[in-house]
Amino acid sequence: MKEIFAGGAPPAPAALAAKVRTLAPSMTRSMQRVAEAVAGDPAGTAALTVTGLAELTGTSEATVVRTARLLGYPGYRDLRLALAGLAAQQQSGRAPAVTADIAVDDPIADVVAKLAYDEQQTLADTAAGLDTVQLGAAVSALAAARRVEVYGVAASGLVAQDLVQKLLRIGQVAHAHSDPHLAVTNAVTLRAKDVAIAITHSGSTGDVIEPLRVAFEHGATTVAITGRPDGLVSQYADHILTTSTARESELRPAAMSSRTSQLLVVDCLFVGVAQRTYETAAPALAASYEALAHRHSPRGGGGSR
Amino acid sequence: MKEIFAGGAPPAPAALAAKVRTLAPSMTRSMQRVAEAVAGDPAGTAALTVTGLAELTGTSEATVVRTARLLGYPGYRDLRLALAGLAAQQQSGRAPAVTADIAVDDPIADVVAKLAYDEQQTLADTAAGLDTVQLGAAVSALAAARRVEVYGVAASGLVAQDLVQKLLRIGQVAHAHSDPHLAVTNAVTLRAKDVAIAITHSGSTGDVIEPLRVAFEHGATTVAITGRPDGLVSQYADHILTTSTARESELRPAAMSSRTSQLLVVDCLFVGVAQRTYETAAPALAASYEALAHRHSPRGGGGSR
DNA sequence: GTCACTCCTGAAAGATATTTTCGGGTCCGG
DNA sequence: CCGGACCCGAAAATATCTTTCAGGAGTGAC
Repeated sequence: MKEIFAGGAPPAPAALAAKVRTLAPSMTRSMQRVAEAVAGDPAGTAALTVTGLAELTGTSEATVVRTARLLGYPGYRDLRLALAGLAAQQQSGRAPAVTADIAVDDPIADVVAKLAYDEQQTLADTAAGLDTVQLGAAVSALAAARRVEVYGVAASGLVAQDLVQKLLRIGQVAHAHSDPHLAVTNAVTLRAKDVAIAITHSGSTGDVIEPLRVAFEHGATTVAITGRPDGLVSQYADHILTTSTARESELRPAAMSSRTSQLLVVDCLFVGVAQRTYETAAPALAASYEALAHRHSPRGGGGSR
Repeated sequence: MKEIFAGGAPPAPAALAAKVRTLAPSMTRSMQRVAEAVAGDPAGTAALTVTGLAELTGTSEATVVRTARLLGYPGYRDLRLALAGLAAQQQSGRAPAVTADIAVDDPIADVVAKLAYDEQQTLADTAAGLDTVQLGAAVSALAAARRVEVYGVAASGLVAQDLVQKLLRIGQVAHAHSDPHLAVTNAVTLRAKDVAIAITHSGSTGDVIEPLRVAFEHGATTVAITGRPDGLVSQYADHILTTSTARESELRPAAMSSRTSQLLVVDCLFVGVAQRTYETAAPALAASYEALAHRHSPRGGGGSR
């Protein structure tokens, strides 16, 4: 008894169930029991050792090994590996049922999956819908700017701060405003080489539009990052960057996906500017990194050894 | 603060590459070599025995086993099984599409595509690596909290504010701190039913750890959102939520992906809490939405038609 | 600069798991 | 009823994985 198995077949990848059925007639009773268990529950079987599977099927280790051989594997170890692969495939196969809305009684694992999926979707949409010409123009304006002012309130205010934090790290003069009064008084002082950016999902947030209008009228280059390019804010914007709008629901406020979208746009702006001003940006980034190292404790997992 | 390894995570099925990246900094040199080989070629590695992998990486069997343990598996055998599953998934599934790093002379369209892809990847990794048990525990604590304090500086400070903004909208009493002194003086007043959350990518930001420690010692429930579950911050955390770490580069600072990852975690926390407190959260959300409507101009696209 | 200390590291012993061997048992045909 | 072929599982043999232990490199303190 040497090569019994089907025509020198290589280790079957996924066609295992089929192979079991094909070979079943040529199997002995005990081997059939083993093969059946294997085909019926790959995942469960993959978790078992030879002895375990032997006990489960009421047979012996030897029989299990013989079955594995018959199925085309060098031994049980390899069958088990293939089984694990099969299980993983099946697992991932039936995944994408996450399109549903988040419900009140969703288990926490579903919430994680759905949120992650939605935000991924938002990113894809944003990237697809972003006008690279407008983006390039905005980057050019920023790279040449003497001073940058960013307006945003609530969730968009955080995005504004994020952009400012980044710009500061590459040596740009930037400031974020969430106080509309201060923003306006500041906008009055802007001039031709300056850039003002308004971030508003709705495109109609008065507290943000007003300072942008003032900046616009004082000759600054103005940029709007909004989900509504037809909104009021666009009237005062030289460049409009459109963020995507995902469906919202009671448990998933619009702020969530608009924030994700806005952040991607802001990241693109930052990287674009960093590219254009690489000569000064690179050392500045390095320096800021260096300076922050001291704020971290030297011990306790901080050092990468 | 108990187990050193990643929050007692169950064997990760597909989040292996992410886990490797997350844990890599806390690994020793030899273990990193092993982890690298494993992450780089799951299929090839799955075919090797402990001894084989040890030889391939120029280390010893002991080191291989240690690495497997660190990655959350009981031993090498189980890691190998997971690897086989991963390989099978990759085989059948999508193209990995390894994105190159962002270069200084990349056209703007490439920058957008790469950033979007990287952030999507970060989201997937985070979702896969998030310990839902820890998350559930944190949600429970938050839902029952009398008062919530969130600590974070720099980029993490914005995430902290984002969480607070959300919690406020569903009627929770929450506050964000970026001033370490104020944070500490505030932490002193926390008591048993209160929750303190520290957000730090490095896990070793003193300005954030200190208030968390104080809160911990005063009996508050403490949560750490960090990319380094082995970091100092974990010593004072009742619940540890691990964010994922993407490879960074000169033009793509770590802050970018860690922020994305942190925001996903924060969103999950928020939705979880909103679910648990639906009775009060839903009307509060509706009310805040209503109240904000007046801040938008009635004309010019403000109304949703 | 030196010393003490911690922690990494691999060799080898020890424990498990897998494969092989071997003999009893069963079934069938004569 | 008897002989032969072939299943089958217990146990030995082997391979693989895990644990222990001591040497050694790197690090911080003095």
